[in-house]
Amino acid sequence: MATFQTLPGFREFYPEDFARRNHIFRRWRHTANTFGFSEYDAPVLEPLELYRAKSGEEIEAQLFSFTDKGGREVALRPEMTPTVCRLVGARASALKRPIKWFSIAEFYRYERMQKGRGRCFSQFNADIFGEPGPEAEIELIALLVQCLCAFGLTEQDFHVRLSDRDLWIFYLEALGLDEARIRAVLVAVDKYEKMGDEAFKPYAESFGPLDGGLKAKILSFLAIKSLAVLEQTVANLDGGRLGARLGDWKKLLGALAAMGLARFVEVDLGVVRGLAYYTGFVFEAYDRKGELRALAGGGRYDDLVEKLGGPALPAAGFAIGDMTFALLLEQRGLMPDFTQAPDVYCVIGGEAERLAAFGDIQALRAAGHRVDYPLKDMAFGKQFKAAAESGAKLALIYGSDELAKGVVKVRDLTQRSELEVPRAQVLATVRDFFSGA
RNA sequence: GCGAUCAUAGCUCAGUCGGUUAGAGCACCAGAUUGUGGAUCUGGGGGUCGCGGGUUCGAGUCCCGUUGGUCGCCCCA
Repeated sequence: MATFQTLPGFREFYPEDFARRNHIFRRWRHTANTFGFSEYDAPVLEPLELYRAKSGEEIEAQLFSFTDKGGREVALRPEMTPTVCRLVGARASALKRPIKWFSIAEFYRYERMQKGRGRCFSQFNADIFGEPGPEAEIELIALLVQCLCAFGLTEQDFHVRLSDRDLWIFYLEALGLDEARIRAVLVAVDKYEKMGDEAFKPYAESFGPLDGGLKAKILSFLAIKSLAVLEQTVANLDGGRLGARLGDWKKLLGALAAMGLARFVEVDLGVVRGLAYYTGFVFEAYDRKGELRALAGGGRYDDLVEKLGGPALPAAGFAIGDMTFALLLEQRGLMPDFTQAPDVYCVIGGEAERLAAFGDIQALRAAGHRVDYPLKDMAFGKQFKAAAESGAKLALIYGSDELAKGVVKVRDLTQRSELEVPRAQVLATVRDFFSGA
């Protein structure tokens, strides 16, 4: 057993693992680019205060934080949102609108590990700044769906549950609740799916038992799963704000339907996301079977940029975590096998032949072909075995017979056929082979 | 922070009632094999049985502790 172990909850990426992670990152990045989002990155280490300001003192227990040699309190970033708010806030007036940004980065949280959760993980983050209307959510939810579909997942595999904190607040106000009670009810709603009636206990402790009729209304609102029922429910209440808000819902759902994405999106007011900073639409992506933790989550946070010292700037965004996502891909058999094969494997007779081969190897590699060869002299039989095992399509044979004739033998390892080509034409022959000529 | 469970080779695991020098398959390396294929055969390297203590003539095996993995609770930005 090695003396030194990986720190608890951290991950190592051996080449097979790294290939899988690269595959995921590559497709996320490509998808974000097709949606016109620009990639950014920022420091892994940030002032601890940035997270205190966003989430409060209690957050510190969940952070990898310490005091640096300059006496600064710092923390490894546990999320991207505060950072991107700072970046955008600092240059808000100079950035061309709409501001559509994404990042793929690693984060650290000091937590106990579970399935789909570790102390270090990666997230794809996408955010839109400066757009107050549902047009931002349209882009974000479409991007979220495509980021999952890009791997072959379908509406059989996942869904996006869409809810709205504004709607909840307007509705609860219409029912006559004050701000403190509304906050407590939202906490209960957030936990209701998991805990059932128990979820209302903290509310009862602060404000006394919730009136029976009121509770019934809240529970039926929570259970709403369609726009039609939603419209029906709020029809007779507080016409102004609720009505206008429903207009935003229609615009959002209409746009997603026009994109052909309606089958992925479900109205589900049971989702409110506990985070206090969300201000409007909120959404979460889950696997259909409900076996895994959330694949992605996001929503609108119109007050956060200003709260962190920037200008007032509306914003919305979401993040996809890599751990649960990779679990889902593997469960569905959608994680490809990544064996990295060279295009060309060189079979080399001896020292003199090796020097000749080196010239071609260098030229082929410079031309973009993946070329490998045995580092040390080996029997021909072994080299052919190695060539076959490597997965290369072509073998180039540099033997004494060939060199005497000024040729190289080119063997098609798939067809098991070979031909001799003059040494000067090796590069052209390989190029033509791989260009399909 | 709490609970359950597990820990023997790089991986998957066996290891009898506590008894001699801890095994197998896969993987890796080499040979058979000095010019043609993923095979086969032979051999090899690789272990502080997670770590520490205890019981015992004797511990991979039993007991206590500890570290770590996995899963769940709290939390989940």
